[in-house]
Amino acid sequence: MILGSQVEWALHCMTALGSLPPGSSATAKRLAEFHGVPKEYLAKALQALAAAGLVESSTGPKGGYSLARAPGDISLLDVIEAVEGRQRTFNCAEIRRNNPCWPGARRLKLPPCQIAAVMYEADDAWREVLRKKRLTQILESVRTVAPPALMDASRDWLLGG
Amino acid sequence: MILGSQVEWALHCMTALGSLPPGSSATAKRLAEFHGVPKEYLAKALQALAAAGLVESSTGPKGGYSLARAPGDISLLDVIEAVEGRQRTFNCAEIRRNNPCWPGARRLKLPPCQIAAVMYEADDAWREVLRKKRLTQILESVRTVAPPALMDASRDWLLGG
DNA sequence: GATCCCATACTCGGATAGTTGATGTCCGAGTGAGAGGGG
DNA sequence: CCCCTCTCACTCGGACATCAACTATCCGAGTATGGGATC
Repeated sequence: MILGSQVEWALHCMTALGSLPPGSSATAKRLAEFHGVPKEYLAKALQALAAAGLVESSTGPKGGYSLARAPGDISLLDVIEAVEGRQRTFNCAEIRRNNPCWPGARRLKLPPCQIAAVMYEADDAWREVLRKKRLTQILESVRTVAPPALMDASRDWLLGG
Repeated sequence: MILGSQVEWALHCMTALGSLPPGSSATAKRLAEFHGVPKEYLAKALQALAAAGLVESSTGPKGGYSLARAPGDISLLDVIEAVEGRQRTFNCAEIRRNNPCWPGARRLKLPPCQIAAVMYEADDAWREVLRKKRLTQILESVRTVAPPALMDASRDWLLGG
């Protein structure tokens, strides 16, 4: 069970977009070259982010992607779910109903599966951490570890330098 | 990112094995039919559990699988890691090093990636829940929701009835 | 009746195909920008 | 000098190959059992 590369790319792109001046945008091509990933495939992740209402896209020259909401209103879980989907990390197939000692269990209403319950609990813990982390926090912590000169240079490069 | 069916099967098999009388064992064939899953494929999960030292296998007639440790010494994380591997759910590819504004970043030593740090934090929360849950707790909660008659019948069926 | 031996059937274990989803690439529709001509 | 129009290049969006991992299946090596023959 490993998250796809698209999740990592999407998170880095959201961070990059959050570092841009308000009102400006960066193209998929720029974002792809900036991160060293295939442009057309990254576009798929950006489309997913746009479909989820996290970024806005504008076409034509000087077009590109920009954040659709304030960084404080975007959680990491929003980004991940936009790319990977909203289903749980554990899918209970209810195999306990196949118990041969229990004919008719397929149709009965049963108490919740205790194994699935624990897996859901772990899944919720994972989601809770990501739900509480907002893009603002990422932007702040990045600013504390990255040299300001690099931040400025990257911002200008993304805008079309 | 979804856990494979093998994880579910392994967890149910561990629960079944934990319900057996000490010293007894159940064969892969029985476990597969009991859960309604393909026998040969379930065997792969059982082999992984054996390789991780969670179950012991004995060959020949009257052979089969049995728990290698006390249920109190087995956490759900042990079972999941035995089947799915021990790598994290998030793999940081360090794409920040591809930043064109930062030549030579590939070889420099950098402060930790803040995005990866959050993902690791969420991963740790997920693992922590599963690490604290022991097989004993599953067995107890199953006993509280399943009819005792069904438990006895299932145990006898698994042993070879 | 007890002991030793052997054939047997059952077990696990690793090696082998098939299928779904993730990954990577391509081309077309749409659009805003900017140049050029006219008023 | 200002405004309108048209062309164009650039953008996103969806459709098309490629690859790996999960899923599913098969057959062979090894072994404890149980019966039978022997002492």
